[in-house]
Amino acid sequence: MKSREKQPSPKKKAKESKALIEMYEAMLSALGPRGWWPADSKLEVCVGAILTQNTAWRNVKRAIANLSEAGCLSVRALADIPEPELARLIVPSGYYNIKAKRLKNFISLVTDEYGGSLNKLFKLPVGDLRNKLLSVNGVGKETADSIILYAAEKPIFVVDAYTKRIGARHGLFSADSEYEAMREFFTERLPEDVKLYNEYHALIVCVGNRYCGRLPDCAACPLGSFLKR
DNA sequence: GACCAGGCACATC
DNA sequence: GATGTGCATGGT
Repeated sequence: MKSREKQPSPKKKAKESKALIEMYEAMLSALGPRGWWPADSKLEVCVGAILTQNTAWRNVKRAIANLSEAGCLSVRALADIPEPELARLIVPSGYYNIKAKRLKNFISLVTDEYGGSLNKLFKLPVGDLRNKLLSVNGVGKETADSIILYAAEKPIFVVDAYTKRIGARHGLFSADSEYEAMREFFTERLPEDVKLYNEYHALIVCVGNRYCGRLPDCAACPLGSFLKR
């Protein structure tokens, strides 16, 4: 046990749990279900998760469209395409050289250890799957968790920059919280449910995109009433 | 012309 | 362990 953070009282935790559900319902009723991940296949989710690293989604869409046109949205095709050519296709998503490497690293895992089958990889228990994904150079916590939740469809809560910003702003945790601490904040206060985790993260990103820091839109944020709880 | 966007690895201290 | 830096495009 390395819990440097002291545990909140059960009463406080219950209150936070209630707040999380209320925030969820506020976002859901304002924005509707997001229907994530915006992709046509599990592989496309994985590719998108890597390409969207520190990158606006609209740019990722262009890169994925290029891959699609080039017939490169299969494990086999991504394994076969030369790295420089792959890099050229994903130019619009930025960091194209490093991301081409990262895609190749991920594909190597799937081909070398799982016979090219994502489904085989996804059969691993969540913890093992997470460790396996994290062992790939270029796949960090957020990318791994996005793949686990949205491609493997296993219950893990995804934390990203918006989650941090919104969570800190609404007093859920401090702005310098670490990834695992934020992830646990949600998982310890919400029922373990793939559908809920899926929608929750998607709604946070949507709120972040639409309202966060954008005046006057910010005033219309469905989470406005939760400020300083 | 800054600043930002659904991160990550690596060097350095 | 904490902090700084490179990676790069396209929208605001």
